[in-house]
This record gives sequence, C-alpha cells and structure tokens, in this order.
Amino acid sequence: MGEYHHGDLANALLQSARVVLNEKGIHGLSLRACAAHAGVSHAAPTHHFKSLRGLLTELAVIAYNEFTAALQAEYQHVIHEEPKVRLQKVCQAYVDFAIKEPRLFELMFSSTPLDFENPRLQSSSSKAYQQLMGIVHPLFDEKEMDEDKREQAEILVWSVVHGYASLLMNERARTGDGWSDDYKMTLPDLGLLGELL
Amino acid sequence: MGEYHHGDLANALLQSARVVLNEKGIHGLSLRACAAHAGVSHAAPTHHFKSLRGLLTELAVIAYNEFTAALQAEYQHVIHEEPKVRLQKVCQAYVDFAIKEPRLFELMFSSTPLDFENPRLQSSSSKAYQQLMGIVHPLFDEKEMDEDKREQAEILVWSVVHGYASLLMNERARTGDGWSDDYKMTLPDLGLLGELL
DNA sequence: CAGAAATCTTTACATTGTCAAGATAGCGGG
DNA sequence: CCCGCTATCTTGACAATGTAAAGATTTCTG
Repeated sequence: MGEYHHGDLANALLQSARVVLNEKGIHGLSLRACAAHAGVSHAAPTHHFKSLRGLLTELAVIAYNEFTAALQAEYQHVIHEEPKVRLQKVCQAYVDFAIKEPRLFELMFSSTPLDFENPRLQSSSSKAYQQLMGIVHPLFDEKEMDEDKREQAEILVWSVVHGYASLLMNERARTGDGWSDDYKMTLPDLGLLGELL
Repeated sequence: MGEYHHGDLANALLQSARVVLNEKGIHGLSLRACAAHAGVSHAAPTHHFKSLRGLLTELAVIAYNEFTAALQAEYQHVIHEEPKVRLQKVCQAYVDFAIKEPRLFELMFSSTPLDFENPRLQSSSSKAYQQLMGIVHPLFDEKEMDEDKREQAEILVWSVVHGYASLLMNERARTGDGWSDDYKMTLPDLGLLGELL
C-alpha cells in the first residue's frame, strides 16, 4: 500500500478534491477525505498544500480558470453577433457555468475562507473579472457616457448576472439539489430591465 | 458556577451566537464558543437547538426578520416618492443591510448548511422575498407587460441588487474587512441599465 | 409534598486539522 | 558500486469540535 513518491501527488489530490467536492459538497470536503480518495496517508496533503485553506485556494484557482475559459469560448462563438445578443449569450454562459459546476461556483463566490493573498488566486480571479468586463465594455461604444457612468453600468451588468446565478444556486440548495422548474436555467432577457428602468 | 435553569437560555445563546459571529466570523462560530460566551456548559446548546445547524438556522430566522423589517421601514419612509425613486431607495436599503450586518447577510445567502425544512426559516425567508417583490411590483402598473414578463423582470431587479450586495461583500472579504473605497457603498443608479439595454 | 418532567452538567467518543518524528525512495559524489 | 542527502510520504500524537449518553438539579404537577 505505502507507495512512496507518487510522482504528481499535488495534482492527484486536486483531482480527488474535486471528486469529493462534487460528492459531499463544500462542507464535506476534508483533507483526510481527499487523502483517502487519492490512496495516501491522512497527512500527505499538508506537504503539498499548507493547510485545508491552501487546498481550497488551489481548487479555486482551477475553478476561476475554467470559468474564464467558458466565458471566453462563448465570446468567440458569438463575436459576430450584434452587441446586445453578445451580452445576453455571454451572461447566459456565466449562468450555465454555475449550473454545470455548482460546487466550483460555490467555492469561488461563497464565503469560503480562501487565501486571497495567494498570487495565483489573485491572478486567476482578476482575469475572470477582466474577461467579463472586456466583453461588456464594447457595448458602451455607441452610448454617450462618461467614464464614471461606464464603470458603474458595467458593475450593474455584472451584478445582475452574478445575482441571478447566485439566487439560482441558493434555490438549488434549498430545494435539495434537484430542479423542478427548468425554465429558470435561462437568464431572462436583459432588455426587460431597459423597458422598466 | 453551575446555575441551573437560566430562564431563557435559548435566546441568551442566540445573542451569544450573534456576538461570536461578529467577532470570529461564520466559520469561527462553534457551539462550544457560544456556550462559553453564555457561561454555560459546552453541551447545553444541544438541548435547545438540535445541532449547530439548528442554531445557525434560528439565527438566520432572526436575520431574515431584521432584513424584512429594514426593507419595510425604508418603504414606509419613501412611500410617497415616485416609483423609480422608491425602487432605488429600497434597493439601497437592501445593500445597506448587507453593509451594516455583513455576517448576518453572509449567513442568510452564503452556502451555510441551514435547515431549509424548518418552517420558521421557510416563513421568514419567504416573507423577505414577498416583501421585496411587493415593493417592486407596483412599478409595473404603468407598463404593458404580460404576467410572465412581469415575473421575469422582478427577478432581474432582485438579481441586480442582490448581486451588487453579494459582490460588495465578496470584495470586503478579499480586502480584509476594511473598505478603502466608500463610494461603492451606494448602489449605482439603476436607470443606467435602462440607458444601456 | 413526592414523583415526574424539564433543564443543565459531566463524561465520553469519533472526526478533523495540524504538527513532529520516523521511514522510504531517488539522486549525486566518492 | 555504495554512502549520504533531500524530497516525499507515513505514523503517531494532540487539541478543538459536534454529538450522544448518563447523571445532577431545579421546577412543575397532581
């Protein structure tokens, strides 16, 4: 059993962590459970990640990277559409990621104690933000807005899509991980806000 | 030391829980810490709340009630203003609650394992939702929208204010519980979305 | 006023994060 | 070829925590 020098135990543990995360949820994820799933001793993870916090942080880095990639992929896919459609579809991709990887989304944006001093996490999370804002920004080119208003409007767009995804995940948690009403999986037309406000 | 029959230990423990929550954060809140703060033995809380989950659930009930009360108070305060101003100010009250009681807001909407089967929690949380929707709904009276669109637009309004508050709390967690940029504490004018979409 | 019920304490145990010490493998220098 | 060095992993241990069981104490009830 005691195989020394696994080769790439750090990544193997991250893979195990992801499995455990999806099975047991974020609060069932323990260092010892990851170690057991990877087939190593209970204290092995400590030598690769400083602590549980360290492991969750590295997993969050992976999550942010996949999240950014998903947004980028959708953006490339709809790059020739008109601005409003682009925005709607990229925002839908935001929601889709939360639906497809609810535990990772939870890890990224819930109040999990991550190490925000970690430069890897800072980089990956700020890239995700820059990615989304880089997509939203061109929408303002036709409008007449000063820089302050632009930034505020960008934040509002981010807020609405993030809020929708968060509330959807929240409802998912309440109703017990199963969705009855599938129609909520599609983000409503953002133009409705334009009609209203 | 061993004073039996405290009188109202359940509420005393909830008060202690609130203090501990504000001091140590949601992950530092333990049954034993609450018991110690209330001056009782470490196993006392179990007899009033079934488990840690039970205590967090009751604390969330208090949080939802205060949240609803805050929204209601602001609504009464601006009831004579025009619809858009009403909406903006009530949404600001939503954000203000998150700013004033960040730990309670965290408890309510983060991925904390609460007992959503608890009828008290179901009641208090759904009341908060009904409260906000009851405020948003009159805004649609002048508009021509069918019922489906109305509901979707309501959800979007909820999403934008909740998303803004969530992202603000998120940033607060990253920057270490201290705000440098105070301007973010005021929700941007929702009319900006109208100009854009 | 005595037994019963409610309330709290004490004791105990499993789980977990984390640290320290030891064991094992791969590696380079003689 | 072999000795020692370093990285890697295991074993053992300890404190904190949730939680259950059993005992002690107070209040209630008939």
